[in-house]
Amino acid sequence: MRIEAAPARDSDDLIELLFFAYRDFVGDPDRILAEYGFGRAHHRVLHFVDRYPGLTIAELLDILRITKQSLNRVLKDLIDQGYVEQRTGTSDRRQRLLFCTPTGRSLTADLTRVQVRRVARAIEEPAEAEGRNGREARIASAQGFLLAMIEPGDRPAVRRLMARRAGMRA
Amino acid sequence: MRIEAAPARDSDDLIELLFFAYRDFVGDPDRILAEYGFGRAHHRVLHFVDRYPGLTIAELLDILRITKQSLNRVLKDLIDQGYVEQRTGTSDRRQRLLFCTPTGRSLTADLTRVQVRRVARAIEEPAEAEGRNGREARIASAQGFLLAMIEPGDRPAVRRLMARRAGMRA
DNA sequence: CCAGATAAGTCAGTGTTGTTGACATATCTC
DNA sequence: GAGATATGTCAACAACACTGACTTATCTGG
Repeated sequence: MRIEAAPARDSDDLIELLFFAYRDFVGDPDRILAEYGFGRAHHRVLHFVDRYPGLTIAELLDILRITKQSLNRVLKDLIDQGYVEQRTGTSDRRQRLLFCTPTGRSLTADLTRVQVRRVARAIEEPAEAEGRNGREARIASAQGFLLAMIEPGDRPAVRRLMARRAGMRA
Repeated sequence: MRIEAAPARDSDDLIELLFFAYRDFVGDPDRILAEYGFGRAHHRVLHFVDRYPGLTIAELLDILRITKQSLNRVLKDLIDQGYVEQRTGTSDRRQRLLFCTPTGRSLTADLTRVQVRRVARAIEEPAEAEGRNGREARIASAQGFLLAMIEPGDRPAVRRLMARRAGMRA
């Protein structure tokens, strides 16, 4: 696969592979979403609300990096059709805490399933040029690379967010 | 021995990290593109035409997975504004071979620069949990993971495409 | 307690990028 | 020369992002 050790060259290849990987990665759930009349924007909301129940609007906006108006359009769809519900915040009653309904969790599970399948396969595969590293090492590598791709200033927020899950279902 | 629970969890994290990584990965060039009145679609065309000079319309459509009409809109912008040029195919005169003009190469280089910076940094960083693997191993890991994320049936096409570069500039 | 900040919702308009469907033209292949 | 193929184009439409302006409810500090 790799021909030369020029850093820019390796990065070029990674840039291109990231494009192809992401293209196929979002392609899977797209087919399911189409059956429901939803799009990728709906998927992203479902994913984060499902994974981090009680997320506020502001937090979701910060994660997705879209405007309030853009979020509201898809969020409204999901709420009106019973996939997501809002509860008034307890400590701050201005906040709207977001939760998936059972229907929403079920749809999200379907979407997650196809993506997990692809990712799990990518981890499980031999990966030819990869020497004697084990499965665990491959997971750590992939996570390390992707995390390092995130804007350094944003990494603490991502870590903090993902750490929430540790405390969840004990 | 259920091979279900734990891997799904790791995959879940990878799915989320891929979202964040891609979000920031495309965010860099977006800022530059905005100065030219271009969008991501223009970037993708520039990238592939720059990297694989002489690409045909059909090949580009297959890479980008969009319709001819979608491609044409952005391609027309790039041609009209002198970033890309078309030459009639030599063996098959129906084909239009695409090439970047010097201006196009220059813009693409600017776009590539910011993405290379991010990727190179991601490779260069310590990556804490990653044990004693070297830089070379991290590159191989990342490439292996991303390639394995691509739809298996499409991998040969991707390999074939990327192999073109090997023969290019010596 | 009230003034100002903050969280969220909404209306209206716009732009990019994707889609379908229909059709035109040039060129190749048999 | 007939039919397939590569490309280009017109028109309509949808998803999803944006800006800007404004409202409502609620919190917080002086």
